[in-house]
Amino acid sequence: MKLLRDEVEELIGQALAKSGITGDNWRNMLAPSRDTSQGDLSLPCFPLAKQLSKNPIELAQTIADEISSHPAIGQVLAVGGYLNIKADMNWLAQQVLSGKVRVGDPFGSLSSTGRKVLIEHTSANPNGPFHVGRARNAILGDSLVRLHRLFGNEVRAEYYVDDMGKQVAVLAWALANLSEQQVEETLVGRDGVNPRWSGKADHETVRWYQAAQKIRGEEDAQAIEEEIGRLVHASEHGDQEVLQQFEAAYQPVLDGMLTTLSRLGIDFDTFTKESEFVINGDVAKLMQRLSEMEIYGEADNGAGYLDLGQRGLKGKTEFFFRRGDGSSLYATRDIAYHMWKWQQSDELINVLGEDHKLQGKQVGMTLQELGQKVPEIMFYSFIKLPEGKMSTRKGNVVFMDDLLEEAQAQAASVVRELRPDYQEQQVLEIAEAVGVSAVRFNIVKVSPDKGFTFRWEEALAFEAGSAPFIMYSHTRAHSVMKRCIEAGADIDSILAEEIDYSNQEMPNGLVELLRTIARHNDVLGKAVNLRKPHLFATQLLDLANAYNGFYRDCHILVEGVPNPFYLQVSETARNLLRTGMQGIGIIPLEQM
RNA sequence: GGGCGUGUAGCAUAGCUGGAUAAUGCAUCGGCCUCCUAAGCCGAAGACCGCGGGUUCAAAUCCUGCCGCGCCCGCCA
Repeated sequence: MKLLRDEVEELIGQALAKSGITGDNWRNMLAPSRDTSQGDLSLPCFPLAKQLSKNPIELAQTIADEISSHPAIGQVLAVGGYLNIKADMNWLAQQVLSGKVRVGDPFGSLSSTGRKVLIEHTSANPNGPFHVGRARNAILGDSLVRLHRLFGNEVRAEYYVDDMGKQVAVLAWALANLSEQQVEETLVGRDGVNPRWSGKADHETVRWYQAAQKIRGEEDAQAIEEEIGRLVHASEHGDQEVLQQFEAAYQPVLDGMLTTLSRLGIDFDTFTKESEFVINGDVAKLMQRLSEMEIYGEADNGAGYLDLGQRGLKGKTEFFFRRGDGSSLYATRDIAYHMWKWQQSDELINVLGEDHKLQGKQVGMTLQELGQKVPEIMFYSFIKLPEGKMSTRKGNVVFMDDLLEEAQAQAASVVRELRPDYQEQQVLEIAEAVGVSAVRFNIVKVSPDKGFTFRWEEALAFEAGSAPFIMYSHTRAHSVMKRCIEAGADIDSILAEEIDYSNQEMPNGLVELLRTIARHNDVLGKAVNLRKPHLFATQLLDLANAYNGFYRDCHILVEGVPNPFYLQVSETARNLLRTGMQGIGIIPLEQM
């Protein structure tokens, strides 16, 4: 709890100095208490006692006695070698209500921290609809974007469009050479396009891609392979005509994919095409520089690599950046892209699947060789299905479009049951918000480096521990405020009212809510700086839970008259809930 | 085979820059709607924190060895 820490750290330092403690090491040991019944901040005195050859239990007591009274401190206790400091709740309430807890803006583009951050995420190959696995990138990435903005950083969200190379070439070839009939014949026996998505280009066009992949795997595909190879080669040498053909093939697919993301509330500030760096010559210049390095090596056919083993890379040490025919590789272009990105922003973050770990290492080390900074990377593990790995090829996938439909339908049936008086239009709007929020939250709440098994029943569970639980607390807060207005209260003047904190009842639910609010921005900072959005998801769950406890213990509106203190607390919590929810893509409803 | 990651109640997870009685949800069992929306609240039960060693006053957390799972080890993207 930084609020309290800032207030009492010097006091503790003075008490420690009196006891003979030198140095600052204790500052790292001063940490939030594990349990709020013990306190808000705790200092384990064991190493300090050792330094002084004293008994830790006695030392803790000595320090506790030394700490002079301070308005922020409610209680200081020495327990079994720990120094426990509890905030004074009236002081804390005063802090919380006097604007010491910053309410950020997850859509803000102006920086209050002065940090400029470029976050590249998703960047999926535009060859087919998002399945739940690919969408983890987009959901984590977009949450990180929003949280950075909420924190006060100036963020640019960027999609790197893979507009060249084999995957797009296969798609372009298929569209140029296969008729609809051929595609259907090739894919006979497989599920067709869900009629719900007919006309959506990512769902339609992916069949051409799938058919081409199948045909390529068959025997007499030599000529086709050569033709695709020619296209790949041409694109990698910046052949404008071929690149235009590629773009015509992938753009509608990409648009379809972006429609899905947009339903999830995900959008981008900029799109940068991979081919740009081939066309403008950056890649050629880069390859020239790399081939002049002392760790440069060359294969018999002229292919170029860096021996990163000489820089400490373990495992496969040769990093190839140029083919025998002189063309660049994906990773080479990625390096050129990063050099460009470093001209755009002070901080770079990439969101990548765990399959890119080696590549990320190679790109990072090469950037270092070039005297460039290394980007931060948020790696995430894959989402699998109970039946195993997700694979478009095997038809073992859950499309995000289907999940969102299903989630909305499920939410709608819950709303209809719980709120029989709602109009159908209203039901559908609530259901859409609940569905999208639940889908996002289920992915955000899990640590990125943890594998994740997608289960329908979990994705569609709307109880405690899920997004609707948080949404529900928010609607409660909103509803209370609305009731106060309906009762004729002048909210603005109540919110501006000076509270006499010395004379307030402090039930448990209120105390816990104040503490949770006091921690809010500490957690946000941690989630942002460690790239762990799930920590903030947990905080929102805590906040919603604490709000429910407060709502239980503190009646805000009693006989038509609002309690000004409680209403101020409620409004602070509501605002933090609202912006916090938006920070991870949960939609704050006023009614549900 | 090598590299990286992961293993926590029946299930799904949090905690991992070392600190006290390991936290939350689902499922199970019990209680709460004449009172601001019960998608809620209160309570019970449930854990050799994968296994073995080590470091430490203190280990789920750090080191090490095994075991299980995932990803990577194209002149693919």
